[in-house]
Amino acid sequence: MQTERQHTESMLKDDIPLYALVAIKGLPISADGLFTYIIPKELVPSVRAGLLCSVPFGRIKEAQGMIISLSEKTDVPSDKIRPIISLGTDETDISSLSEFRLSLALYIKERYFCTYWDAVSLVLPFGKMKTRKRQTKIKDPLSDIERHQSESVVLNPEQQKAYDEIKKGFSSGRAHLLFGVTGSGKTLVYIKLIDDVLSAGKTALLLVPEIALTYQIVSRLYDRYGKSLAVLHSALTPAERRETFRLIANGQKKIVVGTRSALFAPINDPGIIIIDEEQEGTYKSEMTPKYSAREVAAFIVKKSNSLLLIASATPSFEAYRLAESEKIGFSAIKERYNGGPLPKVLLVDMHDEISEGNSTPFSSLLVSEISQNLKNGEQTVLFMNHRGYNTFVSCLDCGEPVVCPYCGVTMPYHKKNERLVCHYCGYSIPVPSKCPKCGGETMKYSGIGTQKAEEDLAAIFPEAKILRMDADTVSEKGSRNEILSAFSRGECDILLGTQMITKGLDFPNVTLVGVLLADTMLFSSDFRAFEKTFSLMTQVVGRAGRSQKTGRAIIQSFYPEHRVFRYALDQDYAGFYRNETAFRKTMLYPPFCDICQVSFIAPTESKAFDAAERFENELRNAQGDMPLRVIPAKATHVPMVETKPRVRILLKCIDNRSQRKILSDVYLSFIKNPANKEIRIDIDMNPANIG
DNA sequence: AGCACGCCGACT
DNA sequence: GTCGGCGTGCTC
Repeated sequence: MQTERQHTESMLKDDIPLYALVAIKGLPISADGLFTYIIPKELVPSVRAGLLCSVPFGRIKEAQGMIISLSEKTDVPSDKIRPIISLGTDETDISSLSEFRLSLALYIKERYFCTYWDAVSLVLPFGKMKTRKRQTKIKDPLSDIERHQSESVVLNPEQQKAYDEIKKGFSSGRAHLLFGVTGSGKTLVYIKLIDDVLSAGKTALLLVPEIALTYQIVSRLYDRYGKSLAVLHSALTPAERRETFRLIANGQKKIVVGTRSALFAPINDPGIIIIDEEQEGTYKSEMTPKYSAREVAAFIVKKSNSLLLIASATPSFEAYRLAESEKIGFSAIKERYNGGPLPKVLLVDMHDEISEGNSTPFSSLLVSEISQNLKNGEQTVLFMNHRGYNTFVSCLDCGEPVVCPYCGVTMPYHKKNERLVCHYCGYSIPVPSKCPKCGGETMKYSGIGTQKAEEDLAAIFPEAKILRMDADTVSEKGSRNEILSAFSRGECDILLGTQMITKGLDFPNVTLVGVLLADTMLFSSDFRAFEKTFSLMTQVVGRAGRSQKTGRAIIQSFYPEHRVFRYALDQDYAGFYRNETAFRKTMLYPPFCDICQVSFIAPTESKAFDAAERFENELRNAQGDMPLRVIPAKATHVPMVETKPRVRILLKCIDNRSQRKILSDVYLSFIKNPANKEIRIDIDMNPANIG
């Protein structure tokens, strides 16, 4: 009886058609959606959500797709529904998605204004599938690194307290902020936590903001974990990446260190995700899908009941506010690991230098402190924001600077090849002998970059050994590590560089740090300009005095009275946070709302402004409370994209499901409107940089 | 009439 | 995105 009934039921079941909702590869967002296909009887036993498939699509005979879900019924008229042609195989097909990865893709699709396929290809466990190239010999990325005896990890009482607090969050699915001053030994806390995760048989993921920072942290972790450590970043060749992914997937690699995209490595059973320097803008992708690694990590951790640890000496205001309101856990390390004080910070007013006839980028105080360091055999780190020789070249007659024809930004002068180079798109030209605008015959070179600063420095200190580290000197693979290891071996007195020297460097003999011109970011149109400057100052200052010797830092500015520098002087994060968030609250800025940047690229600037206006109107006409406020259209900081003008509006909003839905609907109808055919529109929720 | 080109719209 | 359908307008 029983068996007969079951039998009947299964007979019936065989006759119920099974449908698949499929995401199709290569569709623009205007045509994106899930398409219903019927699954042929013979494929029913092997079908599941997360499998790749090939399907007929329009006039395309075989399009690639991914099965997002299965259903026994559908609203689509049956005359439209066609059958799936074939399925990817499950176990053997390395690019099918697990239920978890599928949910991750859907999370990304829902949040970041992209197509299903954009989201799916981001989370494919082996990355975007490319036609397989001839197998090249794969070099182990760790093979350059010498393995030493692992240091013994002894936490001081503050670290121990933080560690104890953090590990309570294991398996909670929640996030925890570790606020630790520069040099507080956050890495030691990470190591203890990773040890715990490993002994529980789970895996650990550590995200760092950029490749430059992997070297120092990887060499420490390699000493401890050896071959079970994996390194992932965008500089790996596809073959290296694939091989690393394979080792992670089969469990040979238990700790993954990497940049943002390492989040999508095929990690089994994560126990912890650590995001170091969590405030860094590099955790937000600038490519579609424009995801936030912090948000995605929070999702992964929640889904897998693991722990997200975000850490910084200058947390993002968003993170600090969540911690203050106890929405996430919080621990602080206020003392440096070695017990030494934070560097003494001195501010120099560069107006005084100019009035004293000093036209170099080095104040007399900085010069005398550097001499002192040279005498003592101690090392100096100097930071400046611009690479190149001069930051721009302009016409003496009409005053027009030479700008990139593609991007519209000024083109810095590079002495090495005597060319002007666009730092955005790389376009370069010989220095024009006549002004391209008015034909004037005298070109004026202004603004100091690292190349010129290096020259000036060598003139002041002919005996000093100077290394320059910027995108130009580290362009060859490995030269970055050569510079750092030469500096670390003491073969050089002064390390002069851009942003890349500000984070993570840990050299005990560095006792002096100088910021040549701290103002460069301060007055940009980015509402985070002060926050970013404070963070940068704190990081740079933190490079000094990391061992027994006390460090000092000199910040040169034309605005030494500015509150950012006053708080930086005292290394007072909490004070700065309170001061700055009071303003943010009044004016309604994050962390009290979200900011969505919508940009419009059009054949002319007026068409771009016009498009922005129409978009804003459509948004206001839409039902619901979106947006809260609109900041009017303006040309972006980089005014053109491939010669076409770009304009943006900012929406103050709440990044929740309902507001995203309104935004997404208006976005889609805007794209589909034939009147907007010439317009390229782009949505970035909480962009790292506001143009 | 015959064809090139560009625009439009459908795609399950 | 990709493709065919179909209009316009040019040429033989």
